[in-house]
Amino acid sequence: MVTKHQLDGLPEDADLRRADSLAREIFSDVANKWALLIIEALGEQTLRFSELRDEVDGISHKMLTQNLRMLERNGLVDRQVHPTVPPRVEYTLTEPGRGLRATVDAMCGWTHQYLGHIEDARRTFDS
Amino acid sequence: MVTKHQLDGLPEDADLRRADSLAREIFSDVANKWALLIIEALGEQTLRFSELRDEVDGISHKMLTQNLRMLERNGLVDRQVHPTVPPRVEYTLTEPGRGLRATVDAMCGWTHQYLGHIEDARRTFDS
DNA sequence: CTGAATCCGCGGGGATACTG
DNA sequence: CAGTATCCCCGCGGATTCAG
Repeated sequence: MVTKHQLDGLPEDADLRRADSLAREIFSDVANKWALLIIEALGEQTLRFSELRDEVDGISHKMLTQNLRMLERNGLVDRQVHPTVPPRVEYTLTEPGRGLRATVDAMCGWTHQYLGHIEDARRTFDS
Repeated sequence: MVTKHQLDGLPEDADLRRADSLAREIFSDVANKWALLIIEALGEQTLRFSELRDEVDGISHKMLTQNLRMLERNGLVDRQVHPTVPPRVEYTLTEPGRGLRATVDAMCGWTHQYLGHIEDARRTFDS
């Protein structure tokens, strides 16, 4: 007879695979246009919901809340609610969030660095 | 009467806005799960279509071709066709592609660095 | 102002079959 | 093996409405 452990590998292996699937999950959450644009928009400032919507252009009300919830859940943004009327809610990057922002910055830098290359490549390809 | 230039701003401004919209377009192309996973999988190696499909787990035939076309169009991957039978097609990162890869690496590093933080944040949030 | 909920259309994306 | 084309469905995501 074959035990579950023999089929699945040692516990440490199982942990590794669990970590990997978690990493993948986080990656899937974060590696999407809107999430990254929100991170980038937040930068060092703390912004209100409506300011954020103005900042990230083209984003809909729904996508903004949805992504903000996701980012909050993962502990990348801090959500500060001021119990006033009308309500005032401010979003700020947490330390992990700022860490991610650094990589997004790099990506933006990359984009601008290769704008020319890419534009040329496209023209060539499209003919 | 108002000229087009007066409405749109000076030519230099127009150029800037064009560059921005292009940058945004590129960002939207590239800032998606599959594209980034492909970039990461390619790394320094050159891989065949089928190897790539095995490497990037969960990706479908269709998504793989679709994203590869897009990456090729933007000049991020080089597509080498060997006219043999059966055909053999190899993909390699170009220099701009490797540049992007560096930032994706950073993002993966970030993911693993904060795995614990995030897992905790999720548990807290989900209760 | 922020946010949840509902409705709904369109397109992302999977499965399959077919070419070279 | 690599790539394209077709079908089809589910869910993303926009618009709108209601609540606090």
